[in-house]
Amino acid sequence: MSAPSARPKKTKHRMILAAMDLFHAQGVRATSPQDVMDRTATGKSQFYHHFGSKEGLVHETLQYFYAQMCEGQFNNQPIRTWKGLEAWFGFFVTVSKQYDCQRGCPIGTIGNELDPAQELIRQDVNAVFTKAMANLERFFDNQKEQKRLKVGADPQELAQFCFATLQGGLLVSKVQRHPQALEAAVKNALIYLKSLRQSGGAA
Amino acid sequence: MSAPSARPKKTKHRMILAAMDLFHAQGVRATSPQDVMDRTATGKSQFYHHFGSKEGLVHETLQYFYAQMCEGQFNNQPIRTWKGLEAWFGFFVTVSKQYDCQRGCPIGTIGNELDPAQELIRQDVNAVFTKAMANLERFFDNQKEQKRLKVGADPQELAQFCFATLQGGLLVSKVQRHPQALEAAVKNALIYLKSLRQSGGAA
DNA sequence: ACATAACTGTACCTCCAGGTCTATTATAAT
DNA sequence: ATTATAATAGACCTGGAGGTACAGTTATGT
Repeated sequence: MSAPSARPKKTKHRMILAAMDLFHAQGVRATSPQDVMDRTATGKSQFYHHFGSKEGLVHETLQYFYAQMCEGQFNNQPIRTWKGLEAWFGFFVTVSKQYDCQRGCPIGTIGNELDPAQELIRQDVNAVFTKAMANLERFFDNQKEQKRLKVGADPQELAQFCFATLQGGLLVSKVQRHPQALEAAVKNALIYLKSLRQSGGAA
Repeated sequence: MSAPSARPKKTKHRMILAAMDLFHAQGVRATSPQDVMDRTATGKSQFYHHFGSKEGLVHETLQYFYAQMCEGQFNNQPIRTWKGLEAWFGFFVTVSKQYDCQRGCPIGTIGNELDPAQELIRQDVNAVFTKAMANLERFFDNQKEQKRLKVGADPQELAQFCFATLQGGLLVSKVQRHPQALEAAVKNALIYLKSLRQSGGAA
């Protein structure tokens, strides 16, 4: 087979980026293929050539997001310190404010729109969520290995707790158009998590 | 003016209940007026007579939900004890499981679908959220008055923290089709909250 | 009983989402 | 240059979402 040329890939890429932003701003169901075409000055033929269907677009968009996370994008950098954990939360608070609290999590937004018929998309969203939580879990695991976390603390549970609090905070802030709830949620989550630290430990 | 008859009110009520369930299951945008008519064996004329538009249906549905909360429905009973707080969380975990983790919060689902153009609906959702958080806040306030809460604890922040954790937990569970994350989020939130108790206090 | 307002049935309309089809043009390896 | 394949253009189609119009049918107060 012939190697794909550079230009078309770029077009497809532009369409994915446009879709990501539209999904983030107004959700999946409110976004039509036409919206994506308009934003990218493309037509039906490109769209259906590249994605095959609207579901295909959603799928590829989520896969792209996942791939980017694997390269450390979208705040998926390894967390090494408690300060790093604070910064991890802080990133999302900052982004939420940048959008004037009019948007939530781009992936969470998609996840919330799921209905039981969309099993494939659900799995894509799940992969992204799992990736994010795995990053958190690794941090807590490391801390535990170094005896810097209380013995009873379960790294996986803590990761789920962090992520849930973040997602919920983003949603409430969006509904309130105000960052207060997100900030309160993050602040208290961090107080709790830090209370699980052990002073002892290696190095 | 003449008093409205009972039957039509019942019809309207049935339509609102159907809409609530459909919104919960598949979201607002995925639910058409036709879906509601099919579920209630009604027609366009009733629908547009009672609601005027689809937005009107969403609005009235949220208002109905709010009114029901004011009467203590939908788990909006006053919380009086720490056991009561546990039960408050527990209710949502139970419901989530009843739906086999295929649904999130009925109101949160609507909130997440909002885009900047839907200011009216946003306010309706906000009212429900605020109501729920006010209930939590009152509990923490009471505890504080009775010196059963640490001095530094801010009842409003704690209410926001609780609610965000719940919303996020429901979302993650829905995406994972598994209650684990919700349970972990609730469990850790409760550990934290109980750590803020003071043994002292009146009666 | 009768005027009036509330309710209901049914037909119709417009628009756009989502998607197919055929044809044409770049590209890229040989 | 040739040929396969990938990319683009754009006309066309179908169904359903959302809504209107209007006529008919109950209920209600007096």
